[in-house]
Amino acid sequence: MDEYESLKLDNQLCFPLYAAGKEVVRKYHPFLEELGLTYTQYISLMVLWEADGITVKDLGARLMLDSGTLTPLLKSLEKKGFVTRRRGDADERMVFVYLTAEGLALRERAVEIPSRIAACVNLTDEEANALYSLLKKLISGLSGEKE
Amino acid sequence: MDEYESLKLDNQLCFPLYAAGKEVVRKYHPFLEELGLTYTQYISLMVLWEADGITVKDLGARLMLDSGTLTPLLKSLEKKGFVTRRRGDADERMVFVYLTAEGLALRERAVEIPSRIAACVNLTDEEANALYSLLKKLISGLSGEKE
DNA sequence: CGCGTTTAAATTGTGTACAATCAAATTGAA
DNA sequence: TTCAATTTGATTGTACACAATTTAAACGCG
Repeated sequence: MDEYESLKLDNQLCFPLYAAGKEVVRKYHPFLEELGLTYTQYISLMVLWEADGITVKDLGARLMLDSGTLTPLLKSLEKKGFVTRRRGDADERMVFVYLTAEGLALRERAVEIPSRIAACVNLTDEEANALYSLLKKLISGLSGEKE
Repeated sequence: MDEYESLKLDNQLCFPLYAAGKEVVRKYHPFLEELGLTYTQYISLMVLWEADGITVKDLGARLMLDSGTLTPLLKSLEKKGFVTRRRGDADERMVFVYLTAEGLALRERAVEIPSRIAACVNLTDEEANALYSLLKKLISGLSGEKE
């Protein structure tokens, strides 16, 4: 009888969660390298392809990232020529992010990526759906609670 | 009909995986701060509590981390007085990691953490088990394939 | 034995993440 | 109206992650 049973790595739910998150991001690396993007830059563009002209705050809300991460990331995307940033006129606290023509064009090349990633995932459709639902529920609970 | 349907953030399995991994690690922060540990340091100690005197290579295999991450992390744990590192005598390429008395003692204080984290997870036991199994399967598939 | 290959850590460089803090703009209640 | 509180993004500092390279040691085959 082990009083530290709960501290064994194999008994943790959080470790596979942490590890799976990392491994998935790593899987994207070779595909995204062809586009000159990192994973975080890629998901930022995914949001912009759906909602061009969004503010940094709203982008951060969708990606669950703060300005400490997004500010340098968006400057990097700007330097690569994929986005531009502009302070709001009405409210100068806000910064709006816009796709450039190159940023929009990148979508054509990115459209192949989801299926190439899907080919690496050895789950059935039912399993993938179940995983998706469980993750969504977990995230909503984690971010909702006070402590 | 949207030809870019597959590129929408909400249609991705990988994004909630990435986000959940991050959020879970963040949940640990206030608890681990009391022990003066980061999450990665904590899981490293978890392995050492089970397998004291392990090599950096084996530690990396269990945590899915490489020496680029572990070397500075172990130096930090060494500076805090929780571990020592020693080159192998027989094979000087290897570095063995040992718990100090303080490192071992920290286990007593860490034993509370899993239940405190579990209290933040709004999943039933069945859901948590299902999630665990799906993540394990996903990880084994991701790390096993060539591309 | 000798030397090319492999292995284990360490190092280097880039890019997140995020807590904490800061600065400027805006808001809102007295 | 005015100023304290809030909001937004930027900045600072710390700590991962990991690809790529380097170094040194050990291995293995002729």
